[in-house]
Amino acid sequence: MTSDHSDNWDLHTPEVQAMMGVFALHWQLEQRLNDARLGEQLGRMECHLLLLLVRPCRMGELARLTMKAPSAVTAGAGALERQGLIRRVRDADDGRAWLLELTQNGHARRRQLVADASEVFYETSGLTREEARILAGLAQKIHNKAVQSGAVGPCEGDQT
Amino acid sequence: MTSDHSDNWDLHTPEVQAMMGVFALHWQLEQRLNDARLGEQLGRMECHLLLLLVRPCRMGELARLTMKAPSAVTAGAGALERQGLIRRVRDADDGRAWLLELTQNGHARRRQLVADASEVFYETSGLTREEARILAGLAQKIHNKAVQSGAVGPCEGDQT
DNA sequence: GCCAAATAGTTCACGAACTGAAGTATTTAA
DNA sequence: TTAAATACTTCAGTTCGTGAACTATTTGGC
Repeated sequence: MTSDHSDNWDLHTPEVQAMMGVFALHWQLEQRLNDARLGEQLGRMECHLLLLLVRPCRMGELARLTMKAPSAVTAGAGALERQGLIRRVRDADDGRAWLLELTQNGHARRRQLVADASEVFYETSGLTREEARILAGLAQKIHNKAVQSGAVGPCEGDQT
Repeated sequence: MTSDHSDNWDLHTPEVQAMMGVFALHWQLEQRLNDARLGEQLGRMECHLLLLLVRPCRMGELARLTMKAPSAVTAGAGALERQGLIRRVRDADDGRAWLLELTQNGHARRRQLVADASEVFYETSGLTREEARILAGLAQKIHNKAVQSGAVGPCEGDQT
C-alpha cells in the first residue's frame, strides 16, 4: 500500500527524484507549519526568521540567509516586533544596521516552533532519526552552497 | 571560505538543519529554473506538471501529486496546452476525467527540462552524484509519505 | 428510462507573499 | 562639509495559489 501512487517513481532520474522529494517536503512543511498548528500569527517569513534567530542577526544577513529581498525582511521583522517576539537593536559596529534579537517571549516561541517543526518534520517526511541526520548532513552542504551562490548572480561566482 | 555564513549552523537541531537545507534548495531551484534558463513560458506549475508527465495522468492525480488545488492544475494544463506541449484526452474509464498526455513537442521539452534541472540541481546543491543518489533515496520515502498524508486532512488516516 | 447524489474538472474573485524602485538615515572618505 | 555608498523602509505591482460556485459525467435507486 505504500507505493500505490500510480506515479512511476522509477521512471525519474535520481536528480528529479531528489527534486520531487525536496518539493514535497517543502510544501508539506509550509502547509503544516503555517496552516495547522503554529500559524497563529506567523507567516512564512516570520517562521523562517524565528528559526534563524538563534542569536542576534543583522537584517541584511537575514535577507541573504532567507534568499529574500531586504524589504521582505522588513515586513517580517515588523510582524514579529508587533507581537513582541523580537526587538530591534542598533548594531554597535554600524549605526545604519539593525540587529534583530529575540525577546524572552521570542525565545519561548522559538523553542515551541522548533519542537513543533521537528514533529511535523518527522510526521511528513516519514524519516527515521538516523535518516534525518543523514539528510541534515547533506543539508549543510546544500545550504552553504545555496546561500553562497544565491548571493551572486546566476552565472558569476562559484568557479570551484 | 566555505563556512563563513556567520550563520551558526551547529546551534540548530538536525531537524532544523534538514529543513533549512530543504528550504534553501527549493528556493534555489525555483529561482534558477523559472528565472534564468527554462522559464521561457513556463511557470512553476507548468514545470512541475511537465516533470510529472512521464506518462499520461489524470488531472486529479496531478493535483494530489503536486499538492495543489485542482484549479491550479487546470490553469497549468491550460498553459501547457496553449503551447502545444500537452494534449487532453478523455479517460476511457471515466468520461468525467481528462488525461494529460505529452505531445511530441512536450516530450522534447520535458527531456530538455530534466536535463537543465539536473544541471541546476548539481550547481545549486553542490552535491556529488553519490550524495544525490542518497538524497534521492530519502526523497522517495519523503515523497511517498508526503503525497499520502497530503491527500487527506491533517489528522485522519487513509487506512485504505 | 429518470432523477438525485457523487465526482472530475472549470471559472473567477480574492488574498498572501515577494519584488523592485524610490525614499530616509547613517557611515565613509575626500 | 559634502558626496557616494550602504542599511533599512515604504509602497505599488506581480505572481501564485485557494475556495466557492458552476458544468459535465457517472453511479445507483426507483
